Amino acid sequence: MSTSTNSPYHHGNLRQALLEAALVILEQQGEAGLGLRDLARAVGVSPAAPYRHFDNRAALLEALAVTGFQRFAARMEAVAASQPDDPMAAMGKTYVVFALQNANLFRLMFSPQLKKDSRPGLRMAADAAFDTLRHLVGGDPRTERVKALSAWAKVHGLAVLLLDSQIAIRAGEDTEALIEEIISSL
Amino acid sequence: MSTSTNSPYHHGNLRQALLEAALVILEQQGEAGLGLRDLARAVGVSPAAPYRHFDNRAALLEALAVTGFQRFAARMEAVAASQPDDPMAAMGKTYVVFALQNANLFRLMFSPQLKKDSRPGLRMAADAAFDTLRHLVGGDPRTERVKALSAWAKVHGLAVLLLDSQIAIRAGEDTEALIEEIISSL
DNA sequence: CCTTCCATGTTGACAGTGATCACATGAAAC
DNA sequence: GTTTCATGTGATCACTGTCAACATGGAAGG
Repeated sequence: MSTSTNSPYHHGNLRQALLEAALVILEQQGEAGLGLRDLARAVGVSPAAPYRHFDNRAALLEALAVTGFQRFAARMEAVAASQPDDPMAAMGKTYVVFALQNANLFRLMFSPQLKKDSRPGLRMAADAAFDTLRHLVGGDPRTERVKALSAWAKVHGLAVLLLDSQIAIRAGEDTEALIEEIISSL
Repeated sequence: MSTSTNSPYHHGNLRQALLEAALVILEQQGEAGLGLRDLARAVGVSPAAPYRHFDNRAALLEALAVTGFQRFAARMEAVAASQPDDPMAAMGKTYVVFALQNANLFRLMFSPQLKKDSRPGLRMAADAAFDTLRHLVGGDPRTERVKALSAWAKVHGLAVLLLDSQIAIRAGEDTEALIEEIISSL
């Protein structure tokens, strides 16, 4: 019932169905578990069908990463527009929470196997998020960049370390509280 | 001449030769390009030979990551023992420089596909580095952990962002200077 | 209404991968 | 000198991404 909107093409609009199914598999099985054959079977289509919509597996992953950055940027801009008390803390928390909620997608977004310079959409989407951050920091334009990079590094590092379960969460500890505590120690 | 120490086994001590060759391939081609067949051919051995020393490809990667953590911990402890003027800044810079110099190995060390809880050696090696950091921060034991985590997150995030060329380095810009500038803005 | 066309999906195949088996080999223990 | 057993080999399997030739059916044009 999710893809019953229209069927403009031969059998229905694949590509969209592929991307949606791929997102589910990605989150469940991780990037390594996302095979083109499994994906095709999940959508109920022949193993070679995806190649009519994506040049190869890397292109499929790239498209996934682009949608990931779009969702991410949307979340970040929504928080920025909501005029929170402490914008930096609010956006930082949003950053980390998004990473934890969409773990494998987030990992894919920053995966090195994505040639970010090839497809323009990727770097554009990535830079957009950083620009909103830099504007938020404001102040002296000379130190603006360093301050923004510093904040970005701290938040991104926290997200990555939590994602790889590298930060030991003690029994019964509130993860969100720990996140806020670390972020507020700027 | 590197492996001329002894040849205690059948043809020479493989395993060591495999690990050394794997490190080279890893740094040159990335983790995806490290195939068991290429590795076997690089050492001049049959494609199935590595399975006598590693259960599967994941175990091989795991062993590589362990040696990576050992080298990393050694570098960090050496800097800590050298009593630098600003220990935090010195160790932070060492952290980031190691990541940039051993890019693919560093990525592998923090790769999520390594079940860090399975093999004890991995988590032990990883925790060792954090412990030296926590001791360095010192102070109130209640805020000690948060401060250490905060510093770790900032440095690790900087390393990861640089590694994925996510931080735009301007033309003719000194990367090391930028690193020091960001780290010193604690 | 019928024909043509072309994007879309299918079929079958190929090369390359990780992995496993029975078998060969040779250093070391007795 | 014989036996033993870890170590390396060769053949093979299931599986993957990828491709080329073919089938299909909705849409454009008469």
